[in-house]
Amino acid sequence: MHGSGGLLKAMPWGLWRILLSAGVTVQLRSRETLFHAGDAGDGCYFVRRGAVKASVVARDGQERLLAILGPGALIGELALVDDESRSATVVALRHCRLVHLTKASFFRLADANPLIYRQALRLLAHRLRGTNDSVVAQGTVTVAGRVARAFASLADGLGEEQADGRIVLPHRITQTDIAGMAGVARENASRAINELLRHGVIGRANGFYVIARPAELLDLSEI
Amino acid sequence: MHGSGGLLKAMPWGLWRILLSAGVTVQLRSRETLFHAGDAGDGCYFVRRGAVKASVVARDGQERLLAILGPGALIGELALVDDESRSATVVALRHCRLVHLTKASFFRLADANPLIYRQALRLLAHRLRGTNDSVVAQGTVTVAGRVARAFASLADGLGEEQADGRIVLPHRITQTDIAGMAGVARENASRAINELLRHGVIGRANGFYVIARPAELLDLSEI
DNA sequence: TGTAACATGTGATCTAGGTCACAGACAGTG
DNA sequence: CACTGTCTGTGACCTAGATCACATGTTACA
Repeated sequence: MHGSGGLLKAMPWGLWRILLSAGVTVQLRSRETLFHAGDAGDGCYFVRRGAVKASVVARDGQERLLAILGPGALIGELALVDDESRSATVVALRHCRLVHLTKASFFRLADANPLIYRQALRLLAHRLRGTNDSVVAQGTVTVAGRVARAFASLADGLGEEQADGRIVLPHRITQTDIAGMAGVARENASRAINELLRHGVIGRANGFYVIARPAELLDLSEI
Repeated sequence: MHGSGGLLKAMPWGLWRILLSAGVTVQLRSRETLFHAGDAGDGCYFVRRGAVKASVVARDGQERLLAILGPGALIGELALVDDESRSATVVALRHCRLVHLTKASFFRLADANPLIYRQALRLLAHRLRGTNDSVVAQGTVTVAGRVARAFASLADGLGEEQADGRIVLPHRITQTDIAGMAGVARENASRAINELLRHGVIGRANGFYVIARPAELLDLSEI
């Protein structure tokens, strides 16, 4: 299983700082939308504080949640790189502080420093592995497994690892969110989540989900 | 809908030649496998002649076909870019001639010519859009739609457009292949394919499938 | 502090599509 | 050729999971 976010931890601090300092800060109130799927997009965003969700809605109105992303995540890189429109809608889940980097500055920086290109390639490759896995899982894995995957991916995108190895998801996440990520009816997500809670693979701590046994979770989300 | 291959048509001829000339030719007999998912991989391949299929098998043994790729396609870029193992198994469908480019030469060339980096980013972005669509389709779209998508993606990967706008898929493709791409039982793929044939959206010409009305096909594969 | 809007739990159906079981077509090889 | 193996079509099931229909909690804001 491969996650979709959090890779920036692997980004050399120097690069990271260069990129950030070339960008401009943007604030978002809770529920405010950063952009819609289909918008023309210039540039990408880094999440500094807060959390956002990226989703796509299908023709029939069903919302498919691609990810919930926390600090350190990069959003909107696709439109940065090709010239097509934004592929997903991004909405703030609470007050957020982002840094916006225009396409022009990105390429200016990257041309001067090919390491940035390499890093970007890495990031996209990582994502691609993640979605490839999803495609396989979608057709193969049962509801319970897909729900487990959803939690794994949340852990990857916005989890905070504690000293004891547990991972807390520092954000209120609803069953509807999970269902949207797993591509599953809310009611059935409910049953699967309770199963996980009952087995103690995950737990709750003052409203937040906690992955109590990450390894086991991964195992349940079998590919 | 976004395809997964064929983007190289957009690659400036100069770059294309540089990459090819730095690589070494590899021949593959029909059914020979280029690499397995999980292998450590160094470098990537360009398809010059022939056709290959990229697939993943799930834990339960089900084979999920990711794509059938023809001349011009690039394979194995993921392992090139991050350092992880190959994410899919690639097998020749018939006699193939490929060009192999090592990781070292790729980066040497790209560092000297950042346009290559840009092109690679484009390619990955394009793929990512494709798989994102797939994820959404998987949960949303019906069997008929997914089969239509499979054909669309085949057209994208190895289709040859005729003067009259029809697209021929110059390769013997079995129902099992289609089923594997659509993530659908073979029997039901059969029913859906016949539906498409009956409606004349696709047809057959001496054993090859032909997309007779590409636009309509795209429409059926609704997202 | 009441109430409207959302979030959750859980049964009872309903159904798309997977699985099974064949029979006919076709292709490649001895 | 014949014959073996793979491909294809089609009917008859059978299940995982969507949908429906509620009861019950929780939150938020007026």
